[in-house]
Amino acid sequence: MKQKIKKIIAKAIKEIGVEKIPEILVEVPKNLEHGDYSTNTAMILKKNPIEIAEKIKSDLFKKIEVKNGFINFFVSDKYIIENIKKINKNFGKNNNLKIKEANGSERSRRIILDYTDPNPFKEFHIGHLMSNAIGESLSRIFEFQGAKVKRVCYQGDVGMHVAKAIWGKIKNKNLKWPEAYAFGAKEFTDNENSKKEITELNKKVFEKSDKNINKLYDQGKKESLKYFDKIYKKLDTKFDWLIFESQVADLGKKTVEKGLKSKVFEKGENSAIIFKGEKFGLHTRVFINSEGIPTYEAKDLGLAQIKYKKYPYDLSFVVTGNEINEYFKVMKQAMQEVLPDLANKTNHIGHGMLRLPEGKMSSRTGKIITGESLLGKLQEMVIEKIKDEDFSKKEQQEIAEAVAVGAVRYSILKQSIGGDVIYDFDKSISFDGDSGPYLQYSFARAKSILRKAKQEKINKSFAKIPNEVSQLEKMLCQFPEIIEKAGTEKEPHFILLYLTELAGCFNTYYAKNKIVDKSDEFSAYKVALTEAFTVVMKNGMHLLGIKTLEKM
RNA sequence: GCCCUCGUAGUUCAAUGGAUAGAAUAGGAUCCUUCUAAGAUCUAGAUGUUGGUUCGAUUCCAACCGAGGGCACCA
Repeated sequence: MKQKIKKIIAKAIKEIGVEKIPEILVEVPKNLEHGDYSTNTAMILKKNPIEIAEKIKSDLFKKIEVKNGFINFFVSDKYIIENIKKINKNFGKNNNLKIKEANGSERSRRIILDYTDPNPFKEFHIGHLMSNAIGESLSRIFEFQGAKVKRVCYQGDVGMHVAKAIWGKIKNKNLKWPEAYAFGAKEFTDNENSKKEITELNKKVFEKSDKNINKLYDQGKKESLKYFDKIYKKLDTKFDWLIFESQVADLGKKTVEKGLKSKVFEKGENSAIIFKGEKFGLHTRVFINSEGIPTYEAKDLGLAQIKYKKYPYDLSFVVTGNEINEYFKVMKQAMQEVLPDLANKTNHIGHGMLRLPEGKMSSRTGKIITGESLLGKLQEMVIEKIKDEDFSKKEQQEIAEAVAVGAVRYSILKQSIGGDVIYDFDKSISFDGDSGPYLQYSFARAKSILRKAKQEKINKSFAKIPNEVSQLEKMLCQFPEIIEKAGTEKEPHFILLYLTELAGCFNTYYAKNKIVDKSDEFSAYKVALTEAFTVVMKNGMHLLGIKTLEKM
């Protein structure tokens, strides 16, 4: 639609004698009185907007208006209805992420995303829920736009945190793994002697030189992964590959050693191998420490290559907390020097922290909310709310799970990526207003109406159409444009805000109109409109990772 | 000290350089014998400070004030 209008405007300004056509901006005005679409082209060209408007002749519009220098377009109802008729399960999909090959054939862009990334031996906390919500949503948005997406979860199964956990477990067998980690981490900072022991242990873990430690290690990793799997299932995320730090460490180390010869890296204090970021306006980081163990930096260089070997991607996204934004710049710059092809394809998406109003959480001090306990508590709240309804135990469980996950995902995705999310537990379980359950409720309501229509044998039809379309029809038509915007900006919150507004629109429509009504000649049309609403909601909610429910 | 990010209603968030800065919450007032009230309708309140660029600035630039993150062997 926007594209069509742009072409029409381009033609008109050519006709008034402008030779250099600028980039034409068409927007959906915030104020309804300013039309369905609007352009500021006349102001940019410093031309008389009336002159341009007069050249525009198209039956797409029922009215074109000039106001304050803007040209406002009012789309004809007929055209809107034509669009509504086209809404099906593919509505909103596009081919923006297809690539034209030199021989003219077309293929999907290969995109690999890396997100969630919890560390075995540690807790899966709500920060991981955040990374998961963002990564999963972006994955789905890319897929919707024609890309072939692979999902990766990169996990730290070596490094100091493992040593801390194993050390804690050795000192106290009764501790659970995350507790053992917290204990070890505390001792590491508080006690010089413990620090020494843990550092020793870290080397043994890395070299796999001690049988007993290996056994403990295997046991801990297995238990952790089992625990994570349960959560992924709930979150409806299926990773194509789990990649571990232990798999990428060697390759990373080799890459750095190679780079040392070509002078990308250099020897620093205590013979650590470092990258001087200052040459690029960044800071210095250690890639191989004085013990000869590759750090996170070196491992990331290995990881990029392993990913590419598994899947020769066109684009790679790494979703992590924004506290490593600066780190990532340095690492990427080093990659630019030793693996330029991969560096050019690599992007970092740093999200904010999930904070609790009362303060920062940390798995080191044990002051955290785990992903499991948060989802569990939300589920209990939902069950309490629906226990009197006529649902089977199984249905109850499904609803509770979908609503709980939806509520969390919504509160994460409702703002732009990058800023901290203040997670107010009480608000997120209130389910009022802007919330995941609001979307799910609106959808379930519409579904319920469609069931009633079926019972009363009112089939959808566009044979009889009301004289004037409402805001609901107009909003439904905007879905494809919202997808494009969310896709190019890589911001799921555009979809979320749109769906919230759309649901509100439907709820208003629902309040004002009786949809299933045998005595109403427009009932079949209203049923068709309700169905179109459910299709758009379902497509949109899928992109946010929020499940739709037939009943709730 | 240096680098990065961010300051918008009481609170939590929106706003490709555009029109009267939007929502949601919290407060007040309505609406269930009628398709799910987890809903709808009405009602008040904000761009940290000072300059600059522009026809036009919440948005771009500079300075200041304030918050968060990062800066060599953690991830």
